[in-house]
Formats: sequence, structure tokens, C-alpha cells
Amino acid sequence: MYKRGVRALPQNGANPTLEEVAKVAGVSRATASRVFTASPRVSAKARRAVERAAEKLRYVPNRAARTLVTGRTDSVGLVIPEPTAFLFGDPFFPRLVRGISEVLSRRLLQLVLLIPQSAQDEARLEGYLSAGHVDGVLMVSLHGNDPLPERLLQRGTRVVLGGRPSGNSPVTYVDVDNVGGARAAVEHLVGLGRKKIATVTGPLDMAAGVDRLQGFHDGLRQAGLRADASLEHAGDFGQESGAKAMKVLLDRHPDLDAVFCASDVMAAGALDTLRRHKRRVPEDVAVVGFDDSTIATSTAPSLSSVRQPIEEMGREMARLLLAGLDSPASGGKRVILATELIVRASSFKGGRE
Amino acid sequence: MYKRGVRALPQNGANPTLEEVAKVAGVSRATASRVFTASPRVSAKARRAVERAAEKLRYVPNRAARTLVTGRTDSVGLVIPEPTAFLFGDPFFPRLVRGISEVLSRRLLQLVLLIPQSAQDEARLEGYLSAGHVDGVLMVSLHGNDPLPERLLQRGTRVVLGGRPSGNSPVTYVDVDNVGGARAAVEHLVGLGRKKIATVTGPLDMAAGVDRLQGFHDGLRQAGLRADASLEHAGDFGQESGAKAMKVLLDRHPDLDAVFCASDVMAAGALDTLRRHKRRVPEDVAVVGFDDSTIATSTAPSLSSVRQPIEEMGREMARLLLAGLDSPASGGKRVILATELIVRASSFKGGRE
DNA sequence: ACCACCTGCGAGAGCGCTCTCGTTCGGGTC
DNA sequence: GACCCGAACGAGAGCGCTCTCGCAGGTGGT
Repeated sequence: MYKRGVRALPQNGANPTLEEVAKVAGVSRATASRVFTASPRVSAKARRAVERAAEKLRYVPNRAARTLVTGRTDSVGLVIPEPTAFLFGDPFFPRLVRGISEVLSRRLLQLVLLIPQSAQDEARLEGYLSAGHVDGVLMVSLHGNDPLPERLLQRGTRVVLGGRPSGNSPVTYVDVDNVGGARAAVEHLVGLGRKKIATVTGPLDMAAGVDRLQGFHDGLRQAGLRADASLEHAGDFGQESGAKAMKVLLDRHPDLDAVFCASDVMAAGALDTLRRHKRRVPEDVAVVGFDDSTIATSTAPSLSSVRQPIEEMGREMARLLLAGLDSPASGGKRVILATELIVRASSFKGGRE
Repeated sequence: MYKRGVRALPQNGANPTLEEVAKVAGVSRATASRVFTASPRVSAKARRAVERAAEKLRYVPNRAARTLVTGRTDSVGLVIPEPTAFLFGDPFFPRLVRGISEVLSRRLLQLVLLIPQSAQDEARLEGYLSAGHVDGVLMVSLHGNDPLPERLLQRGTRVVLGGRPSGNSPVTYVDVDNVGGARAAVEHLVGLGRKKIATVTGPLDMAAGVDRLQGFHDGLRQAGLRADASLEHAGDFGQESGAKAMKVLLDRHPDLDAVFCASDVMAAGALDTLRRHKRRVPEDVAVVGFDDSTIATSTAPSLSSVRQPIEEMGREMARLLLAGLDSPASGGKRVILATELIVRASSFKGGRE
């Protein structure tokens, strides 16, 4: 630890305090404060004097002091575990951040990103977040049943999740309609005349994985097809796992005529495997992915996929958090955003109907 | 703004204060404080009592109060402008973050990411950073002559830059040896017998762009070749710009036999153009990129490139910042990290010598 | 001319913590 | 037994700010 005396903030001639600004402006500290808190009860003359003094002294209010008395920090944290944050080829993170800061900027709130790199980091995070560094916390794509959100909630910290948490915790969350999206994908494949539809699922300890499988089942049932566990194989959302899962499925069912992959990246892997096994896409096997990520348009053939409104998810998360900060009691709300099937070459008509 | 009374932190039964912990433990506030500041002058008995009380009350020290008196926040900010942060296909950001947090974690400092999305965001950032939210600031890949670092410095905030700033500001920075790396690339091409070597430069308002061009010139001079402005064309580090620049160069000099691109992504674009113009790589035209990013191994042919030690850059930035926090006066230090040429198929022997 | 009222402002308390300073106390030392 | 010394602890100040409260002075109604 660096020593006291070497203060991080008031270095170099020391940051001026409100007291000093007030003195220079010839008003009381209270009046000076009113100027910076945008309180209305200040005469134009006093306001100008304070503003000039602040300008002259290069005054910046000390946030710690302000936070201490108001209990507010005017910043909110966004927690993204490292694997998700740095998933390349899929600009999930940037789009989310864009949506979130769009809303926060309007409220002059600072978005602070926290990317835990290890379990140890994550443990420290709890302390950081509950010690009053931020007014509220946004979290996305937690694995399994992360206890962090609930623990923060108990401490009185406002939390909004991106993606449904496993289990049924009372935490507010925003999610995209994974079930509906997957169902739509299956409906589409059925509409193409496909009868033997397989799926590469996501990890089943994540809600997105479970929900997309659920939608897959719903779609089959609706079409009068029955689910068959041997037509399902789990992946981890990564490309490699998609390729491997596809191979397993193909070995078990050489005659399958469609596959729904729970992520585009896995679908890209599946396409590789299909090519290697001399299947034509979409003629022999139609493929639909999920996410509508950038990779969907760069595969050959281009990939049909379920689009999710990521920016809107970010915006909605931010809105819910702000609502939670404003109102004392705000129970576990949930918002589900619609998804949309985008049809491209990998599942186009003209296959074999 | 949300109202007072609805405090962000002490919600829900209110966060316990040190005072309360002390009372439960049967000691004074001072002693309790000593326990949490890891001060040695506490008896084992008192320490246990305080720890038990804290456990029982779920006590978390209020950071704002602590910061107010110590002047420390125990967190440091990392500022990355949006375009760099979300550059896909090149995991610069994750690698940097990994290096930085490796060092910070050991000191129990929290890394806080700040990604300004607009000029307005950036303006707000100055207030945030100089208001004492963080003990120090790390910044990377600023465009042009961003005044932010110097202004923070004047305020007494410790700043360390990643990448040499344009102009000669007194800010401490870490950079990779762009000049040396580019020179090595040219030396390599010359060693392959290439005589007519072109370059696609980076943006020349960025130090990395300037320095790599500098190295290119150095390499030519060293080999007794003379620089020719018509063999140089600027790009913006993006793929598209690489493709276009290559086309311009090829139109001007159909007989060029090598090209050095200031980024791998631009090199990938250049490869496309070369293929389209029926040039064989490396037989007709040898290509060397810069960054040794992931794309370098996925192009056809794989790309020779100049590798830069990103993680080490992150570590070094963090180390310099810590040193700056510890010592009162720490002038503008500069650390340059060595780069290394990685030779792959795009510039292999067996071309045409 | 009086009172009620509102606006603008200052005095002062206090947010939760750390740190300095002084006091207490147990155990050597002579 | 008197003295000293260091270890453990408590009292209290104060970090820089916001907010409540009360007071002065001006305005308007009667």
C-alpha cells in the first residue's frame, strides 16, 4: 500500500475545496454547494460569482465527500465475466454496452465496467460493489447459479440481470425470447418440409441453453413430431464444440435433414462438419443458428439465424435499474424481448421440397 | 435525479457502520478500524471480537468515508475509446486487460474500465477521473493529440499511457518498438531478395502509424534502397482500407514484389486484392503484417507479422502506475518493449530467389 | 401600516471513516 | 518497591461535502 501523505487526489497544489471556492466567490459554502447541485434557490449574481471562482481555481467537487452524505455515486457497474466479454467474432458486448450507455448518458450516470478474470476477482467484486462504489449493478451471462446477484440484493444493492438466472431468484432481469426464437426456427424448418431435425444445444447449466432447447421441443411438439434425445447434443457455444456435436449427430443419424444450433458460432462449426461429410447445405441438411451474429453472414452458405435485440436489452436493463434506483421497493421484474428469425441461404426454399 | 432518503447503499435495514460493529464487539471505533486496516497494534482477542461482530452484522466498510479521509480509492481506471475496445478479430483489449489486472490483483486494486462512446462521454470522463473516483488512470490508443492525459496530470492524477502520445508530452508511457518491428520486417523482405517494397501505413495522426512508417524508411535506408512516396499508401488499420490501398499501389507499381502492412487486418485486405489481381503470395509478392493478431494464422497464406508483447505492455503500464502512486514525484518515464518478427508463409523463402 | 409570505442566503450538524495523541496497564529492570 | 517502556486501546478531530433550519429582506394583500 502506498503511504498516506501521498494523497491520490489533492496532489500538486491540492485540489481546491468548496470552502475555498466559496471564499473566493464571497459567499457561504452552502450557496456554493447549491450551485453545483443545480439547486434553484440561488440568485443569478451569486451563481455567476461561484462559477467564476470555480473556473479560476479549477475546482472539481470531491466525489467521496459527496457520496458520503448523499449515498449516491452517480455511477453504475456492469459486470461481465471474462469469457463473455472477450468472445470474439460476436460483438455481443459492444452492442450491449452501447445500449446501456445510451440510457445512462442521458441521466449523466457513469458506466463502469468490471471484468472479473478469476474466482478470486469475483470474490473481491462483491466487496467492491456492496461498499458503495456504485449505485446499482448490471450483470450479464452469469454461469450456473451465481449467488452474487442475490447477495448484493440482500445488501440493498440494486441489481438487474441480462439473461434469466437459473433457478427462480427474485432478481429483476431482462432476457430475449429464447424459447420463442428456437420455436420459430423449428417451425421454419418444418415449413421447409424437414422431418428429421436435430439440435446442437448450448450448455445446459445456462438458462439460454435450457430455454433454446425448450423452444426446440415446443416447435417439434407443435408440428406433431416427437422429441428424440439422440437427435440432441450439447455444445458450449464455441465453434469447436459445434463441429464435434454435428459429427456425433451425423454418425447417429446419417439421414437427418435439418439442424438447429443454439449459437451461430456452433452453427459455423456444424457447417464445417457437414461439408466434410459431403452434405449439401441447405439441399441435404438445412441449418439454422442463433444470435444473428456477424459470423452468420460470412459463412458459406450464409446462415439463417434468430436475431436478438441486444442494444434494446442493454437499454431496457439500464431503464429497469434506473427505475429501481428511483423507487424504494421494486420487486423482481422481468422483461422478455422478442426475437426474430432471419432466413438466409442455409435454410432456404429450393432445398428438396 | 432520484431523491434523497432513498439511499443507494444503506437500504434494507441499513448497512451497519463501524460504530455498530465496535459496540457489538465491545471495543472502540478506533480499534475496530485497526482491524479492517490491517494495522498490527491489535490484540488477538480484540481482533477476534471485531471479526465476529463484523461477520454477524454483515459489515462492509463504506468506501466513500474511507476515501474521504485517506484520499485513496484502491481502484484504477482504464480508458479505452470505443473503436479500439471493440475491434474484433484482434484481441488487443482482452490481452491488455489480462496483463494489467495480473499486476493490479496482487495489490488488491480494482480495475475499472471506462469506454467513452462519444465526445460528450469523454468530456464527462475528465470530471469523473479527476473527482477522485480512481487513484490513477491508464489510457490506451488515443487518437491524435488528445489533451485529456495532460489535463489529468495537471490536476495531480497519475496517468500512464499505452502507446506513445503524439507530440512530446511529459506523460509516462509504455510502447512497443514499432520502429524496430517495422525495420525488422523490411530487413526480412530485403533478405528475401525483394527490391520493390511497398507499404500500407496506418493513420498518420496516430503514433503507431507514424512510427511504423519510420521503421519502414529506416529499413529501406539501411538496405541502400531509397524511399518512394508512391510506394506508400495510408490505411486506417481496417481490412477494407488495406484492400483499397493495395489496389492503389498495384495500379501504380504493377511490378512491386513485397508489401509491408502496418496491421494484420489491413494485410488480410491486401491479400484479397493481391489474389484478385492474380498475384501469388509469396512468389510474386511477399507480405508482412503487424500485430501478430489471430487473423495472421487464418489467412491463406498465413501471414508473417511483427509480434508485440501486449500482456507485458499491460503489466508494465500497471507497474509504472503503481510506482507513480507510491512515489511523490515520478516524471514522464517511457518504456519501450521489444517486438519480434514471426515469419510465416506469406513471406517465406522459396519465393523467387 | 401591518402581517403573511416567499426568496436567497448563512450557520451548523453530521455522513462513516482514519489517524493522531494521550492514557492505561502489564511486565521488566535496578 | 519505584521506575520505565512498549503494547493496546479510547477519545476526538476532521476529511469535503450536502442539507436542514432559521433569519433577513423584499413583495403583496388588506
